[in-house]
Amino acid sequence: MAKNRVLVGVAWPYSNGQQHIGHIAGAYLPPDVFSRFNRMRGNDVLMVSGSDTHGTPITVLAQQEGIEPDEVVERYHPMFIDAYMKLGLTFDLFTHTDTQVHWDVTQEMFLVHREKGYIYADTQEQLYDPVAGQFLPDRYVVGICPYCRSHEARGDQCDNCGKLYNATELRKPRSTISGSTELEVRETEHFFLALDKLNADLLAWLKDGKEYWRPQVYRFTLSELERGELRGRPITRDIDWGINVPVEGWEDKRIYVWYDAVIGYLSAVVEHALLSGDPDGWQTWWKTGAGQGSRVYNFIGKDNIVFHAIIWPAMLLGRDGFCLPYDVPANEYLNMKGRKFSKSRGISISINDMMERYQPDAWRYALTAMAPETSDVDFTWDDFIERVNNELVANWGNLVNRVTGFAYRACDGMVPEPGELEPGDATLLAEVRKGFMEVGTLYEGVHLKAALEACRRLSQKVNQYLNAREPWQVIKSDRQQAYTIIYTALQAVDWLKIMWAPILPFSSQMLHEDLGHEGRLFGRQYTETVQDARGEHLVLRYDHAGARGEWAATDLPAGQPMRKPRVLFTKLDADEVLSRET
RNA sequence: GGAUCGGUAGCUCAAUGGCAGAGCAAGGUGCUCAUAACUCCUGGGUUACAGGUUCGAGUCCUGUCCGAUCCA
Repeated sequence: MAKNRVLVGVAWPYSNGQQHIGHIAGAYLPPDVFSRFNRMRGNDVLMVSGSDTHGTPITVLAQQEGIEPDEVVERYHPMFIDAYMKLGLTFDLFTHTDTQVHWDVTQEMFLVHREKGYIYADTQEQLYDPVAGQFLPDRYVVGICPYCRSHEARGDQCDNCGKLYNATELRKPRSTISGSTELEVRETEHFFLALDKLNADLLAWLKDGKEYWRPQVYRFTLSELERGELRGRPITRDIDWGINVPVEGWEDKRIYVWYDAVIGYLSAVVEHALLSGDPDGWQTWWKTGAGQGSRVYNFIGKDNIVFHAIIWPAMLLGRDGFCLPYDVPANEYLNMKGRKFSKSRGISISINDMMERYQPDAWRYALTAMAPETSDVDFTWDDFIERVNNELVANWGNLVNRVTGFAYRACDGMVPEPGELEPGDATLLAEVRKGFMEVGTLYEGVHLKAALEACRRLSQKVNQYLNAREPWQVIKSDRQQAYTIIYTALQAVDWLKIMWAPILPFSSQMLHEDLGHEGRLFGRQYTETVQDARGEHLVLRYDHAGARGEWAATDLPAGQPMRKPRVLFTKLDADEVLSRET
């Protein structure tokens, strides 16, 4: 089968708070499942992301706590990495945006866009705080929402009704810096990205065979572009935290976070190339041309569609010769009690906390099964317990347990030598073998929930097979035939281990070992501290070398010594979980 | 206010315009290798609502209601 290069870009999380399971289910776990599948399938994979260190969410929090923005970043960035490590998210590189590489790549892109005429300067009205002596972008101003009249509405968006507006529309605006209500409206000059110039090209690109995109992403993007009303968007701000504008006379302004954050997909690949000792290696992933380029996927939440399906592709078009997204599999939201997870409302389940309490594979299973692929999903602890106990443990965990346990006891701790296969044995193996094609197609199309269901159906087939063939009866009268049945079941489980592995990497590895195989299905995650001109930063990396997992129906060697089977998944005590978590 | 997505069994979700399905939950059966797990059977539906197109609509069209995101 043809080998592809697959570049997996994951949404860049704001480094201003812990992530909750809604983030993970929506945009962080799916790309890992997808990447692990692609690696086993033999594709070259690069999965990148990092903490978004800029933007007013971070500076405002820093100011409230009386610390520097980089201290806020340093608090949460390592927590992201810690959680990803424990959950097994195999980022080839998880970095952040306050690195020299990211500054360089961003400023270079800015200059190219400007030279090509896609960036222009213009003035706009902004609130100005004379007491603090500065402009008040975004969250630096609060007031009464012009729409719903709720108090403490932020400058760019109302938390209560969700409406967006200009800060100049706020009633009774107040500076969050000085507390002053004596604000002025002043004109200020900013750079704008000329999206209008790229509208037609974007539409042509989208209409050139992107029907395989998820309907909500495709239709939404299509309707935005067909309207043909894209306008210039400001990409600089009057703040002092962020990437400098590389233009003389603009020293007191910074590049706005949304322009630089998406460039992370490029700069992270550049950084990965540098860390790998191959400075030009990034071009293989990003540049179009013979022998170059990759399928670029962007895994995001639905609120990010416009940035990843319109603005970022526009920025790439504005540079020529770069790969545009191949797919943007945006998810909807995982909610709790019908409301968005929200730290400020006290509705949140921190992924860092969860990694201390439940098995990573239990979360990976449950969050994949509940993934909000087509609509918002309400998370409940009852559902979580049911998914883990009644599906993961009962269907797959118990199957593994009954097969490996029985085999280990009945066959002197080794994989038995099968005799002649009977039709029922061959049928089961043929069905499970077909799974590599069926489940593989689903993973490849990012239908992860369907892939999980397909795995579960195949596991059930093996349970049915065992009930029908009853090796525990047969062994009393015909040892050779019992061995054939046991071998058949072991072989099926050995293949299913591979199909489950993208979702359940930790337990598939355990089973791999218990069946007597050597080596690791996947590579190794590790952290590293990187030094550059802007200081040092912690990164999460992944080393694929030594990974032996292969998306293929390889033979289970008869006579292979097994290890004493372990229980793969812990059954949850419903009362205990509910009393602790609710 | 506009655009887009969603509304299907108690719950979570499937169904190129062609006999409304699966998993879980519920009730029953068989089995005892297995984490009281597994297997089989059964019940369970006005496909949000009202119209329309069609031989035939969960699916296409119009309108309404509800939820969600983006944009103004």
